[in-house]
Amino acid sequence: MRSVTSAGSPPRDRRRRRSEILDAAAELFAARGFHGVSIEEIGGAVGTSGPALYRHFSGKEALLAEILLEVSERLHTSAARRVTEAPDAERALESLLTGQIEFALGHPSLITVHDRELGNVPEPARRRIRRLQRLYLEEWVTVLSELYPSCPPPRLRAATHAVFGLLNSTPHSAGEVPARAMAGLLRGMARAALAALQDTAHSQEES
Amino acid sequence: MRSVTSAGSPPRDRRRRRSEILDAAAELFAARGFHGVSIEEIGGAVGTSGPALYRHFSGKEALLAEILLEVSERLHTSAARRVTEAPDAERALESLLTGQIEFALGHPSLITVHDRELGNVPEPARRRIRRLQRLYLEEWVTVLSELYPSCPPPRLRAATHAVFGLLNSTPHSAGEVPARAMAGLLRGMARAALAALQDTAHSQEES
DNA sequence: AGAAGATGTTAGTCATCGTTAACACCGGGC
DNA sequence: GCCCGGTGTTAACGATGACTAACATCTTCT
Repeated sequence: MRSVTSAGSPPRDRRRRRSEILDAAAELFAARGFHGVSIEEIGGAVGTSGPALYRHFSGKEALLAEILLEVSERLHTSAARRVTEAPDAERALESLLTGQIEFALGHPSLITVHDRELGNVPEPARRRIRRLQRLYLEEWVTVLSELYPSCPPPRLRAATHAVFGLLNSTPHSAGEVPARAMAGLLRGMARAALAALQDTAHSQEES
Repeated sequence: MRSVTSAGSPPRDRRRRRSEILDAAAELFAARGFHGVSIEEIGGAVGTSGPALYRHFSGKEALLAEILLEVSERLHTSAARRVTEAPDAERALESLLTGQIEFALGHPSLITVHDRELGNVPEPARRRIRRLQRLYLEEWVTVLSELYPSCPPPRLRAATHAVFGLLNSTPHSAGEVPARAMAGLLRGMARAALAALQDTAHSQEES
């Protein structure tokens, strides 16, 4: 029987342990890839040894799936909130940038895992993650299509991916520049890159 | 005994087979990661089965090492040539952008492998690859520091990584936009992002 | 106190994989 | 015509790793 919560969420200790495991796993996956990390190592990273993890997760793939689901959910709901709360498209874009930059600077290994390891997630969860990623992208595209109405959506999607690539470069330039300065740099570059959508909107032909 | 070339390079058939294998391996590594691909699969991708690859490479890690070495060498020598041949820094940057964009659009899987799998390369080759990557980066930083002399080098390095992230987003937005338009889009965004280095050079404090 | 459940341990299993061994074919130079 | 280097085959081996089983411990509720 449940003790204090009659039918609610599991006790706090269990939740903490779970997220501790997830954090350690994410770090290791980011460093050496999903298949490059063993269950034994993940266990070791949280002080237990190997198969203890099966008390908390059904398997290695479930670990990865939960990491990616959590990340893409968090990104999407945060973006949706930011967009609806912003008074106009300009401010919405500013807020989206802030959110993505904070996340990229604060959790570089989650960023890394997020766009590297989707291929290793088994099929039921894969679709949900893909969907959330698409929704996140569409938040950006919606805002951008309001700011740059002359730009066709496929172009906006490609541009958004490019901005993600720019912002998510943080794992590569780790510690070259203090975090606050890095945030300002990334924001400035991203804004400028997006502003270029206006000028180049029709220049599809080059020599 | 060698037949036609007394001491030169190996016969053309052998070279072709080698690069055929390397191409297939790169494609597979990009799709599922180094540890996610078996020797048997790589063999299957080139019509042979499994251990035949050992006639051409000393092992799986050697495959990866050669892929990364080739890519980083190609990027670096191409960049060095472009910089020395350019009449001024402005033109040099333009040429560097062209080279990186061509490569990112033409070989997305090599781009993917290049910045994901360095950690799986064994130590002797790893250092050489790192060195080439650093040299490639420094070509950019040298040019940029001439164009933006007020910007400190660490900031330029971070900005360059950001531009790489932007340009290397091609694997994510595959086929959303025709290649020529994509090239123009990426060039415009990258140029604008770099131009922002002038304005934001001193704005390190934000609310 | 004692039963129950949660959480950990170690030992074992089964599959997969990188690598090697032993053998077959094949084409060109004596 | 025969040998030989190059290239492929299949079979085996050894290691690793995900996962399960069986057992221990500790907390907690009655």
